[in-house]
Amino acid sequence: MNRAAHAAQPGRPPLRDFAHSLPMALLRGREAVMECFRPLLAESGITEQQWRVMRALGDSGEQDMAKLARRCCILPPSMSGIIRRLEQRGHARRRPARDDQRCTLVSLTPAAHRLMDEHGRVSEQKYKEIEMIFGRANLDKLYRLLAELEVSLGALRRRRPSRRR
Amino acid sequence: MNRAAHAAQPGRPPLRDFAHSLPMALLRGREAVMECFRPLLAESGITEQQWRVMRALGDSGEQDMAKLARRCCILPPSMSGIIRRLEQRGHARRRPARDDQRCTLVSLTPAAHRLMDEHGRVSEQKYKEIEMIFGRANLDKLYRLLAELEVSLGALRRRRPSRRR
DNA sequence: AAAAATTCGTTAATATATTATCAAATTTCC
DNA sequence: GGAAATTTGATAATATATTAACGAATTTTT
Repeated sequence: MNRAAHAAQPGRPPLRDFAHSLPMALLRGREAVMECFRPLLAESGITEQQWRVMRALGDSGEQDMAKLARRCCILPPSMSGIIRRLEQRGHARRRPARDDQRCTLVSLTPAAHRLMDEHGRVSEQKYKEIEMIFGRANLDKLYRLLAELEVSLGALRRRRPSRRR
Repeated sequence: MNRAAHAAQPGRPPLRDFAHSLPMALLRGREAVMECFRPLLAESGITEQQWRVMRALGDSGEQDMAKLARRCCILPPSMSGIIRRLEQRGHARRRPARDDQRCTLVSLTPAAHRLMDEHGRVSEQKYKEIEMIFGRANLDKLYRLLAELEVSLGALRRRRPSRRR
């Protein structure tokens, strides 16, 4: 019983295999990658999301909550708590923007930069292993396809009545 | 300030761009896909994980918690709650396996099958739109690369001392 | 300028993720 | 046959996800 467990209607095409669900395929791929990195994150004492936020802040410097949330694929309510905990651990600071008092600007502390230097080193080391076994060419193809997927689906979504960004 | 916000050490290669983080690229790709499906899930009144579990059960029929969790990329403690809530809504059943009293076998109810028929229809419709704009060939390439990535990383992880499965 | 609409970050409530721990059932080893 | 190690699903505690709602600041409209 490896396909549809219940009978498919004759006139209608059945639901695709679970293995060929696009969200599932992307999730499994990401899980495979994260299983490589999670031990390193645990060793550094930071969560996956905390590292994601630190990466975004390290990459582009101080930025407001909304932009940070969009770039990290984290919703504002979640980001609120993540930044609060990063702040408690002395890894982040927040201050109101002076031109728009609604905006909260977030930045990394020196301690956070030091932690990023250390964790970044072992992380890059792991990347080399991944590139070694998966192949540089495959990796480039994957990045390209994922980027194109985003563009395609972005265009798809922008057609129907929906608020963008 | 679009690359490293803080100075990179001279002797050490800097951390890669945030945009070229593999976990991030996979997450963004998946988010782009999910933004297409989330409105449909909300319309059907089911969560992403609940649908994932129903898909796995519909695909292969009754199975135990552990196998279900592995296939869905959901950890056992989360699965516990998800099945409990599916059960409360009359979409799942559980019963102990008679050969191994530790195992809990989970299966779908007729109501769940009906819901899957309905939601599967609109979901497949959305898939057609995605294939239309992203291209069948690109989709196939992406599936293949993701599968190969899983195989590669699986091999990478099986080398070091670590308990598998 | 004042009302209305919008934006930004947060809180609340519920669902899920993650790690540690645990009780019960099973298997392995002696 | 029985103690020890393992497996299975669950619970607890904390972190994050998701949707709704809310207050404050800002922008738009009138």
